[in-house]
Amino acid sequence: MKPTDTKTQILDVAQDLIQRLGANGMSYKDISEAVGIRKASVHTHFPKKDDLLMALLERYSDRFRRVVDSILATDESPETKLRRYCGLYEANLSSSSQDKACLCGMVGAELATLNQPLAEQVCAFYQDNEARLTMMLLEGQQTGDFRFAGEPEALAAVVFASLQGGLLIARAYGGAQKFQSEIEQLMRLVKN
Amino acid sequence: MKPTDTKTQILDVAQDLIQRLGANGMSYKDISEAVGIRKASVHTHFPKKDDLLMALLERYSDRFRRVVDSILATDESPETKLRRYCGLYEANLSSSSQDKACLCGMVGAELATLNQPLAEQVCAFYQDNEARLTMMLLEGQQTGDFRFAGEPEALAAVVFASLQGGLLIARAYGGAQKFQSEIEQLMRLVKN
DNA sequence: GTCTATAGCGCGATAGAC
DNA sequence: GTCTATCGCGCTATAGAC
Repeated sequence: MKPTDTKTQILDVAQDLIQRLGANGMSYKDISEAVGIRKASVHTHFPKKDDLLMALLERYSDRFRRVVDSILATDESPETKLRRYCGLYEANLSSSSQDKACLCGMVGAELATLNQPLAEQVCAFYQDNEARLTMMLLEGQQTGDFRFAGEPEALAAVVFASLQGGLLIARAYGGAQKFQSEIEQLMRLVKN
Repeated sequence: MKPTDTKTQILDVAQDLIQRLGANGMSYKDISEAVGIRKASVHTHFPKKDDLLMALLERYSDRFRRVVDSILATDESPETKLRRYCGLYEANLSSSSQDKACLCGMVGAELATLNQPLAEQVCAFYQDNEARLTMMLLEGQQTGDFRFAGEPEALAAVVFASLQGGLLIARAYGGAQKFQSEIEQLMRLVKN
């Protein structure tokens, strides 16, 4: 296990804070204390808060896209793929993660307080994920594993909104258990 | 049209700001400028920010509950009732509302930065609305207007999460049009 | 109930020593 | 790359005149 460099530690801590408190609820002070360095040192790595946010959103989107694509590339059943996709969100509610939302779901709520490049990143994440969900649903429809009313794109939008909204709501009450039952219900809807 | 008193103006302006920017993205300065009085005068009506937030959440929850109950009390079809419920959220995206989220959806994202009584209010709003959605779905199931897999409670949670999440996402891209097509997809899912 | 004025704090950000 | 020190600003909140 090689030691994590400071820049990565900052990103890790900042992401955790934003997923729990929001970008407007997190400060350089919070980061510095969690990492164990001084505020000024955080500015060395990310001069402006917008620099930090952009780096975070890019890292998060890239990682997420890679994981999702690896799920899509397997030869597992459409249902298993969809379940594994949903599991990416569910992981944020596990006991060790302390009720986090999706980074882009959280920042999306604060969208009107962000500059344009950041807003575009969030927007791209949404479109990206809806497109990949559409592919999953379409594949399942073609194999006959899924059967549902309406177009795959429209259902993908509903599923994506359910996952993002469900995470935010499950943090308030119900937790991981409620979120899991929501995923089960989504699976029922997709299989008709 | 009798003139609105200052306290009500403050609540109206603050609610609008929070639905667009979040509770952490709004300040007493923003309110005072929008109302046309000084910051100190806002503190006269709501000494602490938590006082203002609590008053806002209570007013919002009460109004919302009243409207929903009036929808439930009509003798319209289950589908019409559900559509009118969804319309309450859709109204936030109309051209005159400038892309607002649900007040409780927005504040729910910032839940971890709030004190406990406020968090409980948000939580109660969620439970309240899921319960009423459950009633709508159950009624439709009994009349035969709705046909869906799973329990009404589980589907209600999915519908509620879709609406809350869908609002946040539609603000980022797609707008009212995308949200409307999401509602249509929800209706298809509910009718089987 | 509104105002001016200000306290007190935390924020993002920068300068400059080591 | 980290530190100390500090700047300037915006925030919540309060005191006291009108």
